[in-house]
Amino acid sequence: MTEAPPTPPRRSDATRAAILRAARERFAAEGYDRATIRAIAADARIDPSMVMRYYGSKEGLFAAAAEFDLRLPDLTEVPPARLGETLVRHFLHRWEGDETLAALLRTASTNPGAAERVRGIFADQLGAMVGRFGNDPATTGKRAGLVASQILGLAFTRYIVRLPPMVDMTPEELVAWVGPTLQRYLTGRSGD
Amino acid sequence: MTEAPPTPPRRSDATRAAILRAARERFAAEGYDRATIRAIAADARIDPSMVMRYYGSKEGLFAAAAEFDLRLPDLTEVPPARLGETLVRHFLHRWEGDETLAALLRTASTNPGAAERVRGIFADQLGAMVGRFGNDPATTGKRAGLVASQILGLAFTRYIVRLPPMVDMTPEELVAWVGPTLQRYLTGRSGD
DNA sequence: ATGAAGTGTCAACAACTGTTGGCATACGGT
DNA sequence: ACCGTATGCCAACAGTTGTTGACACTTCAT
Repeated sequence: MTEAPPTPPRRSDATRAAILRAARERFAAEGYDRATIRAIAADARIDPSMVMRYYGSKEGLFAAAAEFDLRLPDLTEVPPARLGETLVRHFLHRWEGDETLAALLRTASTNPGAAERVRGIFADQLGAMVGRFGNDPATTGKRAGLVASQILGLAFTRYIVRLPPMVDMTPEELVAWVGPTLQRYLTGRSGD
Repeated sequence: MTEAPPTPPRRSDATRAAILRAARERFAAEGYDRATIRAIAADARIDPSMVMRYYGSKEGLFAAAAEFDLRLPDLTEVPPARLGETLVRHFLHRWEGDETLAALLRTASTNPGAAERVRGIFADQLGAMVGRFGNDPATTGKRAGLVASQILGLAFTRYIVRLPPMVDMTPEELVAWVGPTLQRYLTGRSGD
């Protein structure tokens, strides 16, 4: 798996990476439209034309920068009653350190392609996870959607809109409040 | 209160209203950046320069178009155990018919001013409502924030990202699932 | 009828955008 | 040492954007 690469690392790889890093920051902070190629190139200390050469277009750059994996943990070892709690903790930890999702959310608000990508991420990755539990298959889609609604609402209020109470609460407070919600969406029944 | 206006209605009022209607539609559908003044003016069948004359600037137009009131109902008559259910029903009904909030959410993702406005709406209007119940005042801010996180997550997944399960669920299904969540955020305790 | 204010159109501006092609330099295998 | 290729910068393009000012027509009180 991890053999020596057949082609030696090129000198431009560093530039490529610098562009990608700057792009993620700008996209996360300003969204797709306001993040200009010129600003990204300036952050990466290279010429705007290099961005085009390496990523083809702004859309290509965004596609490369918005690669995002929820990295859902293996939940088969978790006691079924603690699934919600575990999920919230995972998401909070996953997002505090990676601004890719903020970029994706900011852009998904106005860019159909990014919205499609968010749909894919949460339908596929979350849907697959929910389906792994023995729920009625007819409800797994809805359960995944509901989990996504609370998770994305958490992300939206805490990282995008920055609603003060949601920003100030500690991760453990959020786990204590939001965990039971996800738990009910995952294993509970409609109507409580 | 509702006397005859001291100044008779001007002829331009119709134009003003047409601009505002077109602006709300465009802002809701495309967000602040992608909604151009030229497109809005074309929708309203007037010249772009009229927009400037009547609203000063694009920001001024947005400020006028993004006026939004949650119109929270009087909840003092509602049985305390049905608060969550009532709230979800109200929000769904409030949003299906008014695209202003979609415009606000789309724009809040990238525009600091719009984000500030969303913060104000949900902190003030929701906070005031939550505070009206006899909870520990120390928790009212957090409770309002949590309610906002689930409500905005619902709006974000159903109206912005259009996550299929969230779009397909009927209002009553959503009430049955999300209602208990709000109920717990409002009157329950952390940790369930 | 007259003049001022209201209402609208047209053309243009300056700034900024993504994108392109040409040209210089540095690298790496021969 | 040589040459093709990789890497980088510069200048410019065509299109779009918010915004402005000049000019024409209408309304309406005097």
